[in-house]
Amino acid sequence: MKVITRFPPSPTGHLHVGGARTALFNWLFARHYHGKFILRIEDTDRLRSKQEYVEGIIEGLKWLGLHWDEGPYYQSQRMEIYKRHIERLLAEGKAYYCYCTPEELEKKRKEAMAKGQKPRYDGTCRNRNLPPKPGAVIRFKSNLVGETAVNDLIHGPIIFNNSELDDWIIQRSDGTPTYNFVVVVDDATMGITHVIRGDDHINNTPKQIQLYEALGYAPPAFAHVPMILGPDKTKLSKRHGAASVLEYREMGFLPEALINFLARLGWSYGDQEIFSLQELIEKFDISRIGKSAAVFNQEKLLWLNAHYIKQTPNEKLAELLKPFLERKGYPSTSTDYIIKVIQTLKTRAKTLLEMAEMADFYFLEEPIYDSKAVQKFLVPQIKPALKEMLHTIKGMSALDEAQLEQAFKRIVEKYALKPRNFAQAIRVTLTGRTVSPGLFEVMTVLGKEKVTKRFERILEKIKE
RNA sequence: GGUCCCAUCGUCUAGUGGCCUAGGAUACUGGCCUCUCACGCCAGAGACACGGGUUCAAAUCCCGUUGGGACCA
Repeated sequence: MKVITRFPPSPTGHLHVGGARTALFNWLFARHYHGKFILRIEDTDRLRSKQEYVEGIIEGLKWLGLHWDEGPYYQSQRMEIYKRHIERLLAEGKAYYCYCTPEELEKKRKEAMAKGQKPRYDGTCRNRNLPPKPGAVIRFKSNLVGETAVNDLIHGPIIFNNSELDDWIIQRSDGTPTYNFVVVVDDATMGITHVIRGDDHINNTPKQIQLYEALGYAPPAFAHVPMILGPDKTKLSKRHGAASVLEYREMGFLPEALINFLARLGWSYGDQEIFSLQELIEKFDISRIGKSAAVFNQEKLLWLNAHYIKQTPNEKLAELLKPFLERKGYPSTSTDYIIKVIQTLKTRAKTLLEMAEMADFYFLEEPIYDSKAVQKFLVPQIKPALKEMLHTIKGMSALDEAQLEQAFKRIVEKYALKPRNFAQAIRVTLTGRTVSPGLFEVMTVLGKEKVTKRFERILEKIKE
């Protein structure tokens, strides 16, 4: 049997990391078994669904590299299919019209609550065999005796007592089908073999299984993956900060890092931490998914991102970094120059955004001088040494790290300086800050002209 | 409130009855490297929620308690 999985986001918000992980697991499972991965847009909620969200979700999936084999299907274009299925249930006596008004139901609900009972539909219209009527809802005739078992691939068998169920609504009074109904019809008609979804859906599963059976479809295998939680251990949401995949892109994360991180949230493979996409496809297995919820912890994502930045070739990083440099408003430069800049920054930056921020002095005509640093290190006593350094640099045809270091050491000795103090003086001169990549690499990247200029400007400002 | 799920270092996790004096990763602390900061390397601290069973032996199996979460309302 060919494996078919799906990812069914509803376009009422952005693609958040929880959804992305669900998509990833479905995608990996399908790829691992050479199956099919389907994208289905659940846009039955016409009021809250927005085209921009559809586009955002698609963009997010593409950025992560989770390509689908079929779709996107839109539920809003499948209404005929749902209608046909409802008619079939009606004709077979497995569903019925219900005239109970919301007010009546509300009253009964309150009564039940008052008696300490579970508020469920009491079946008033179940056997009345009512004809269609505008404004009436359609209910599914649930099996209310016995048990329904969900054989979950992650949790094992979960047994539900059917007496907990009631005749739930499959078509609202406005004629639209409900979520649990369309999901089942879609999954069944699309031939989904494995439903991998968040375990917040576990409680929906028994009623869905009953519907599969009523419709004459074999239920798929279910795998309910644990939730992703915020640091406060509640379901991850916007109020925990960045939750949307595209926001992580804006913050300078690499898709490889996010994928790796998401994969390891709830899934593991011994002690291994680093996985390429290809490796994940080979090694992914539902049996290695854990049962307990995981806290989304950005520190580890940052570490992974730093790792992937170090691993990515400079040429590729340059292309990725360019948009961030533009956003910072730096004057544009050659790709060759950016590549050299990156080489000095790639072990220091944890995100592309951070890298762009650390790179300001490479691109700006004049560095942004930190006044405290200037005050502390660009002192009169250091001036002669700086002067001599400038003189030596001017005498070089091109800047070379080894030669620069040699000159640096010579001058330190000659003026009996602490290497640290002289280095910091040069650093502040060139970068405006006390923290930067290695001095000699900074100088070679900047080039003789810029280095000379910055030295001259600073020397003018230091009082004798 | 009802139903369901879950429970190993702060966090992600390894662990499927003896290999556990509980391993790895991250974060943290200290050291080395060193022109600063990173990187890298070395070291340290840090967990089986609790209580009962089962067993020669339990982090691992069973029951209960507690705690957390989700769904429904």
